[in-house]
Amino acid sequence: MGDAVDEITEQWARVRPDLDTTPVGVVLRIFRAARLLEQGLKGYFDEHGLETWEYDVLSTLLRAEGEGPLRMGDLAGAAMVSPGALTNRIDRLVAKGLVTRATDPASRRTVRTALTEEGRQLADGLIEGHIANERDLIDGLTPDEQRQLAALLRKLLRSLEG
Amino acid sequence: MGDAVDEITEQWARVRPDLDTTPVGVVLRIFRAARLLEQGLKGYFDEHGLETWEYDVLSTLLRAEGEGPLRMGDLAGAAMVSPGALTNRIDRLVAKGLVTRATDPASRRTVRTALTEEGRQLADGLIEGHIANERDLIDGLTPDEQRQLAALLRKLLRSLEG
DNA sequence: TAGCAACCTTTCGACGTCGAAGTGTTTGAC
DNA sequence: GTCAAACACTTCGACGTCGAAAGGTTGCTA
Repeated sequence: MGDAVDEITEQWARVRPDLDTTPVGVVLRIFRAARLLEQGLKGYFDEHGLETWEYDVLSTLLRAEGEGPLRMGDLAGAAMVSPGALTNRIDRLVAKGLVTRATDPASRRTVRTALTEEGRQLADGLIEGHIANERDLIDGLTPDEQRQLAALLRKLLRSLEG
Repeated sequence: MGDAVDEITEQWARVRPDLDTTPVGVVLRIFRAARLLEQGLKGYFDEHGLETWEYDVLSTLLRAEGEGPLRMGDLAGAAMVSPGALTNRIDRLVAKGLVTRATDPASRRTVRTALTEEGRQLADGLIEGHIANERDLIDGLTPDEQRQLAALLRKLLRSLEG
């Protein structure tokens, strides 16, 4: 049957039956899914006394361990926040002893952030639970449907990113 | 080919090849799509001197015209913001002359908000352009793919909402 | 080699949101 | 009929973000 977005498009159909609300149905669902998933992720991190953005930064660094410490700008881009916001976030992770901040000797205008051993272990220890949580959140879809959804979103993203 | 999320999952595959990152691929794509679409919507409203949230409130009221003025709580729920935030938003729309605020005579603890004639015309005049903009944003997918995407997200939402 | 533009990060003020407390209203129990 | 609890909204302080400006660094150009 229907979801909350169906109710909205049905309302439109009554008030403005001339409109083709197909795009609304897609866009609104992406927004709502993002919101609900965000809350679902928060649930897991709450249990471990971490903010979602903290795990975000730590896992970005962990993922890029092969390439060494990342620049502030890269981290800001990955988190999709402003540079100023990222300075603030790294400040706090440094205060917590989870990351280090050091100006790059090869180019003193860039600052590189790396995981401390504590930060690395924390992030590494949370990955599996985090992914398991995500798996639970989307298990209303069959594995095959999950693949289809990912494929459609990949195509959409490629056109939006371009 | 790949999108930005493929790069992330490939990075994970190198660092932690034991992980099954299928859920990550779905969830991250929804987040990124939401962000990019949000920016895309903003583009249209910027051209018309409106904030996205302003159009959100106005169109929610327009959509519900049949049912009459809405309560603050309903509007807060529709916008997925706190009651306090909504009070602030309605304050500003009232100041702009786009909506009215009136305590419900049938129950003086509830407040009902309705469109002014100016607000109604503004919202009504923007709908078609807004939907056309959404259509452009997602036209990287064929109409059939758009339907598939909506159907998969509907199913996902029903399980997340439940 | 000086000057300048581009670059990267941090700082700063303005702003909007959240969560909690406060105000006023209604409902239901006794 | 009174009182307490639930309810709907507003107010308030704390907080994090954004955008712009500033500070400092590098590389290019002449």
